[in-house]
Amino acid sequence: MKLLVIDGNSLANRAFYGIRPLSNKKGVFTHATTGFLNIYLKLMKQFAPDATAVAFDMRKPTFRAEIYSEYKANRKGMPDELAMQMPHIKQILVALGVSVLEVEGYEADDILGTLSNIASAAGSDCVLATGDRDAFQLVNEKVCVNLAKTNDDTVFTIEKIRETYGIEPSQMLDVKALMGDSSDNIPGVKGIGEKTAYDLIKKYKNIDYIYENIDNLEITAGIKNKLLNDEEMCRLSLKLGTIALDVPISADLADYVPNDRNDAELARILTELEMFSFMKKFNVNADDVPHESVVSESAAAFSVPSYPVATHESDKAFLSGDEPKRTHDLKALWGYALDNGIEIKNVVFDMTLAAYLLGVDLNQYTYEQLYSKITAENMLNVLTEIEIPLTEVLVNMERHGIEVDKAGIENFGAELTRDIERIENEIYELAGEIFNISSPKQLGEILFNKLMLPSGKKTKTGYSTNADVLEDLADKHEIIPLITEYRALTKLNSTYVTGLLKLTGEDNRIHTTFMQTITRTGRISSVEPNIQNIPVRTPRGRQMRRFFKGGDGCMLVDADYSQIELRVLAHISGDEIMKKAFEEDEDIHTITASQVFNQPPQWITPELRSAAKAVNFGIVYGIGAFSLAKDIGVSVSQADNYIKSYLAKYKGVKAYMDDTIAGAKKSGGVSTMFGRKRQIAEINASNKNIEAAGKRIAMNTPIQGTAADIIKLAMIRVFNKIKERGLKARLILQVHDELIVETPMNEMLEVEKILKEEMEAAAKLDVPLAVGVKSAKTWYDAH
DNA sequence: GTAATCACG
DNA sequence: ACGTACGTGATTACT
Repeated sequence: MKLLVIDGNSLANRAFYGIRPLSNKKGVFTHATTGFLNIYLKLMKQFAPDATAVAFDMRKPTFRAEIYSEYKANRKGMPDELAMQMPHIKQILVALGVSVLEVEGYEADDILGTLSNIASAAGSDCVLATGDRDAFQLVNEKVCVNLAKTNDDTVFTIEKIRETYGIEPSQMLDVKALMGDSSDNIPGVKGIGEKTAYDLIKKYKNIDYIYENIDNLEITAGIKNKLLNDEEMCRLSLKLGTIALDVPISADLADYVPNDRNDAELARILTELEMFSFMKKFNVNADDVPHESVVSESAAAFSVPSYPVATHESDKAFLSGDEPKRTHDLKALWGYALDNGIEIKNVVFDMTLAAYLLGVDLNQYTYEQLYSKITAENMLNVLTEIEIPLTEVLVNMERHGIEVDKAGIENFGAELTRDIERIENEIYELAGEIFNISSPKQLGEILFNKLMLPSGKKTKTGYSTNADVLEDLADKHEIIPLITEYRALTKLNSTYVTGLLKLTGEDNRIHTTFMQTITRTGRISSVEPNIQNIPVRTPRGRQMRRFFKGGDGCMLVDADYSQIELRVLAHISGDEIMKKAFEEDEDIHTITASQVFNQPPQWITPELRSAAKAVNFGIVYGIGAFSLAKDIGVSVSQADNYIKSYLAKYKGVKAYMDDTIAGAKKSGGVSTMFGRKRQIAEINASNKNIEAAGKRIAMNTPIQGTAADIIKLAMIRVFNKIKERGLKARLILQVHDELIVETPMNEMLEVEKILKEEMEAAAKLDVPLAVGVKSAKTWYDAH
C-alpha cells in the first residue's frame, strides 16, 4: 500500500504566491485553488498512491499551543485572498473523494508526522508532499518528502538527505534549533549560523549531548559562550520545531483510500469558480450541474472580465478591444496584461479603486452600489481621469524598476559595519558594561539610572530615548553623541544596505510596488522596498543615492515641483500676498519671513528665513504653537506670536482655514480641487484633542491631496507623451513631488523638456507651477 | 502583534 | 489641565 499525504496549507500557500492573481467574474480569487489542483494532479500522476490524505492546519488554543503561543502567534497570518480560497480547495477535494483531515489544536505537519508514523509501522511506503523543509525530520527508509518548489520538485529519500546535508533526518531539527529560522520564528542560538550548526551536529549528534558535555567539546570559547547564553532559547527551539506524532486520527490506512467521486458536486464547484480547464482534466462537464446559480445577473450585465486565462485567447482580445470594461483590482489585471504583451483599453470602472475613493470596504458592496455611490459623490472624474489611467503607469514603473549598484552598496555596508563596531565598543566602555544599544529599555536603564542623566519625557513603557531627548542631553555626557551616531549608522545598515540588497533582483534592479489604495490623502505609497524614503537629509545617508543609477547608456532625469503644496495653498485660499509672491517667482520663505517679522525682504537673515520656513510647513500641517516652538527652538509664546502674525498678514490663508474647518464640521469631510474626498470622523468629536486632530486633517488634506492629484495627472501626461513619441525613456520612480525617468543619452534633452512641460501643465492654478529638472548618472547627482 | 524609532515628502 | 503638525514604511525589541 502506498500512501500520499499532502500538507494542504503549505501547498496552497506555494500556489498562492507562485501564481499571479486570478479570479472569476464575481471577483472570487482562484489562483491558489488553480495552483493547488495542478500540484495535486501532478502528484497523483507521479506517485499513483493507493491512499491519499490532505491535511490542513486548525489551530485552537490547546495547552500545547498556549505554551508557545507567543512565538507561534508571530507567524504571519494568511492573507484574506488566500483564506477565502481554502474552503474551495477543501470542497473540491471532498468532491474528489479524498480524505481531508483537520484536527483541532494541530497543524498540518503534525498530521503528516502521525500518518507517516502509521505508514512506516505498517510497512507501507509514504510520500509527504509539502513546501516545508521541516518535514525532513520525518524521513526514514519508508518515508520520503516531495518538496514542492517553484520550478521543479525534488524527492528527498533518506539517502538523499544524508547525501545533501551529511546528517540523519532526525538531526535536522537539532540543526534548526541551533541556527534558528526567522521565517518560522524559531529563535535558535544567536550568533550561530548554518555552517556552525551543521558542523556541531555532524560532530556531536544532538543538542542534548552538546549541552551535557559542553565543557569537553572541541569548540572555540566564542561558540561555547553563545551556546551557553542561549541554552534556553535553543531548547525551546527544539520543542517548537518538533512535529507531533500522536494526532487523534484513524490508524487504518484503508480509511484513506479515496471514496467515489461526486461528479455533480465537482462540476458545480468548478463551474461556479469558472475553472473550466479543470472540468476537462477531471473529465466532468457542465451538463452535470443543476441550472440555478452559475453566473450572477449583475456580472453578466456588467461584463466584468475574468482573467484566469493564459489558455484563453478570447479574453486577451476582449481586454484589448474597444468595449467598455468594468473591472476589479485593475492593477493585478494590468500585471496579467503586461505578462501577455497586451494593453487594456477603455476601462470605465474599477471596484477596487472606487472603494478606495469612497473610503469603504470593497467586500461590502456590489458593483452597482459602488458605481452609484461614486456618481452620487461626484467622483467619477477622479476615478476615470486620474486613478484608472494611473494604474497602467504604476504597473509599468514597477516592471521597469531602477538599477542599483550592488557592489557599491556592499562596500558602503562594510564601511558602516566597521564604524558601528568601533562606536559600539566606545559606548560599552563609557557605559561600563555591554548591553543592547538598540533596546530603548536597556538604553534608558543605562542613561537614566546608571549614568543618572536627567530623564525627560516618558513613553508608555518607560523612558523615551528618541532623537529629541538625546539632542537635549548631547552635552551632558560624551556617550550621547555616540548613541546618536550608532542609531544613524545602524539605521542605514539595516534598512537601506541590508534591506535593499535583499530586494535587488537578478537583473540588478529594484522593483518596488506602488500602492494605489492606501493613503487617506490620495498619495501613492511604495513598499518592498519603500523607495520614497531613501535618505537625503544627512551627508552620509545621502551617499545611498549614489547606488541608484541609470542602466547601460542611460541617465536619470529627475524633475521636482518647487513648493507645490504652498502653491496649492496660494491657489485654493486665493491669498493675494502669497499669490503675488509666486507670480513674481519670489523666494516664499523669505517673503513669509518679511511678513511675519515685519522687515523688508533684503534684511532677512538665514536664521529668520529658516524660522519662516518652519512656519510655512506648520501652516500646511495645521499648526500648533507648541510644536512650532519645539521645531525652531523658541518659547511657546514666541511661536504663538509668529503664528498670529502670519495669519494676520496672510488673511486669505486664515479665511481658508476657518472656512475649511467649518465646512468639514458641516459635511463631515473635505475635498481636493479635483473632487477627491476624505471623511473626517474626528472633526465633531467631543474630546478636544481628537477634535483638534480632526481640524488639522481638514486643513492639510485639501492641500496634500490636491498636490497628489496634480502629480498623478503629470505622471499620466509624461507616460503618454513618452509613448506617443516612441521614446526608449521610461518613467520609473515617483517620490511625492518628484519624478524620475531613465533615459538613453540621446533622448535626454527631449525628456527633460517633456518633464518640465507636462508637469507644469498638469493643472491650471492661479499661480504658476514650477518644475526643476536635472540629469545625471546617479540619483545622488540628479537631485 | 504592538511599541519605539527613524527614514522620506 | 492636557497634549502637542500632515502623510507614509521598515526594522528592532519585547511580550
